[in-house]
Amino acid sequence: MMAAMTTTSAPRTAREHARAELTRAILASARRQLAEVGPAALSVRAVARDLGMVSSATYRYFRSRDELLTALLIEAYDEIGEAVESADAAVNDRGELAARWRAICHAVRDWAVGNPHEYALLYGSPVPGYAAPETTIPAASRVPLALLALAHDAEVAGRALGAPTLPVPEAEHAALGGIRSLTDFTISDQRLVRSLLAWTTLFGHVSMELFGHMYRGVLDYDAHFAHVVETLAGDLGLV
Amino acid sequence: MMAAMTTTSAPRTAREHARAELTRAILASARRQLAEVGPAALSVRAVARDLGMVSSATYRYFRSRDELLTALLIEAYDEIGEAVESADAAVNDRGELAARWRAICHAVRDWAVGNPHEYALLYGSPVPGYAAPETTIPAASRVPLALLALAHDAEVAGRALGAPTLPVPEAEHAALGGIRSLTDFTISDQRLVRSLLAWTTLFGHVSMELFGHMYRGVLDYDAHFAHVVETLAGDLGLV
DNA sequence: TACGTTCAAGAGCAGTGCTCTCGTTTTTTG
DNA sequence: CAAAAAACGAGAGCACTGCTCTTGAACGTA
Repeated sequence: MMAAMTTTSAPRTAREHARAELTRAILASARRQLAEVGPAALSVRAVARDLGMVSSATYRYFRSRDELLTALLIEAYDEIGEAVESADAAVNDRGELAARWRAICHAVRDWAVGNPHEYALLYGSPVPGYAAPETTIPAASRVPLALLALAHDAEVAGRALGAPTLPVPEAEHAALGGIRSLTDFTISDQRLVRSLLAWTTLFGHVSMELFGHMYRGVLDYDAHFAHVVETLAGDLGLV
Repeated sequence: MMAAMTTTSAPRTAREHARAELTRAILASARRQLAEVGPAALSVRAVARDLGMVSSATYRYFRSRDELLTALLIEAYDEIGEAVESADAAVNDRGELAARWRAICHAVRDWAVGNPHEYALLYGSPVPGYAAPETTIPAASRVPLALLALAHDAEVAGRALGAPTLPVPEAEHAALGGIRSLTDFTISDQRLVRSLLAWTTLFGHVSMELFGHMYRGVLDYDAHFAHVVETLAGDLGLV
């Protein structure tokens, strides 16, 4: 996105063409290194070495390591967002809400298990001294939006929540205003609370599993996750 | 714990006394730095500078940066564990399960908000190339054990779960064997599943909040967390 | 052709974890 | 009590990091 702002989208001259290609090559190499050694150990010099250039040259394409990390962040957010959206879209009968829920959940976990370092970059502790810029928000919103769309569809389908609901206090209603202002789905407060809870549980589970907090406690991650997804589907009234 | 293994617990000679004190001083300085700049930016040299010694001298007390991190890890796990246990114990009527649940949840979140970098060290993405040794398991188990004790008390008190339960498949039952073998609480499969879910949601919520994933979505973290805790209390049948 | 921009390369700075050596001090042993 | 042994702090040094600045060549434009 930032590259699109600094250069015209269609590289005309040979120089612009080379620049676009090298930018892609740097990002690809960084992505490879990210997958191997993790975000905190990502080294600009190693990327430059991998590409056969001197490290200072890469600073013409990414002004700092943080800018490179931001690009990788957006790329990864888009990747898991794409995985979730296509898994959701693969369910032909849009009314099969439980199937869509399962597809989304397993897409999240499968991507996370397949790309643990990328997942850690997105949902683990922030890199020290680095704050993700607002540029990342659209890509980061794709998974939450998919979940909200599902909740919306459940609402218009008249599905009742499977888990008991509490009266939503005024303070909580106000707190949810952030989500409401960002989207225009029609979702009741109660369903919104349950959806947020499910979102939290989904990513909490994946994080706990990937970061080793279920070690020796849960013996079969696949089986347990499947059961969790099923339980949440019931709570959300999707079955 | 490791220091207790290498030296006798009562420092007899002056040298042992000085060693114990310097070890504590290094840990305290590291702890201060951890709180300021975060785990990934923790620097052995900066700790040495802070203590007015040369960096190589610190390696006589902690053989590597990872060993220092492990000590901080255990310290932090014990701190949040202690916070949770004392919050739980502060509820005089042990039968007030909902009050205990609220106390535990808010102890977790309050500690996390007050010590964000320490929380990130414990529950965020693992430090690159660093795997927490098994030595950390006892300290890390304190919070889960407090939750299991609460679930056990609810079970013997005959409290019915508030949220619907699914039949637990054989694979899931087997997966839960890890927890069962580590404790000897009597908890039904269904209640164990709901307790694990609540644990996942609790830490998932705190992580999402602290790591910025609720930014602009949830406008009042306190209010939302309180409502989440109340909802989970209902699901667990504690109210 | 001439000018201005862009580029890769290299040197260099300040910082990191960590190792090794070297005298000195303290503890243990004979 | 004296000698051997262990532990210690200090310093130099290695390989690495992110990043900056300068230099000379290649390129695009007019």
